[in-house]
Amino acid sequence: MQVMTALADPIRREIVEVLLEHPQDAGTIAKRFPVSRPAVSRHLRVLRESGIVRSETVAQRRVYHVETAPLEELDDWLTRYRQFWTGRLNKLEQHLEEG
Amino acid sequence: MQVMTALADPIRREIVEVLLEHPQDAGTIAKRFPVSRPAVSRHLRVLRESGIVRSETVAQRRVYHVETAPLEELDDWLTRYRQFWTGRLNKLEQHLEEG
DNA sequence: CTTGTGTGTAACGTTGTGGTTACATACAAG
DNA sequence: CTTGTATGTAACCACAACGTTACACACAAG
Repeated sequence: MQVMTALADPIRREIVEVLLEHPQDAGTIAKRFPVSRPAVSRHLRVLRESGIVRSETVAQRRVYHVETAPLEELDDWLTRYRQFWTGRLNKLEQHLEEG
Repeated sequence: MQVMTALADPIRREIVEVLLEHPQDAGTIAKRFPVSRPAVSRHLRVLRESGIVRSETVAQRRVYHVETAPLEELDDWLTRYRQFWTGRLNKLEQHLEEG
């Protein structure tokens, strides 16, 4: 479950959150964070290698977007144990009704 | 989200899986893994400090069990973005019906 | 062509993480 | 008491992780 390792870092989690809103290029992403652009570039690499994000090259820009399959994998891991905690099912039911 | 960091390690994930089946003491847990007992002891400490597990002392033994609240927190993080991937709702519906 | 922009990689240093062995502590049992 | 068992902690080492600066490369634009 490489997804967990990738999402362990708070910056990478934020990047994913940002990209879920809408895809954007590496430079735009980098500006949001208080670390250097190369640092962000490497975070993107980690996310890329774990399959969480993918990039489309347009001119010089690399536009990143989230690939949801790995997130589903994480979700599945949790699903295996959801039965062990109470209240969860109600919450999910609620979520289903809202959605 | 300290839970992610704690669950990033594969051994710690396995420990959680094992403890979800049923609580058991540190020694029994340690025997399952190919690392030294003190190593497992430190993994348990990390899980303890992140709130994922808790231990009850009985005689010399420390019986560990899973505290599901932190797992719910992780689940909530995913819930915020579940809308972004398709098919998920159906899966959850199925899970609800089964449970 | 030459220049500017966007992006990734290399090299390097520091800190964090996980493993091991040796040791300290707590309780049970003889 | 003294001994054995269960467990956590300390000290130490090796390696991975993350940050920075310097550099290389690709494409757009003049």
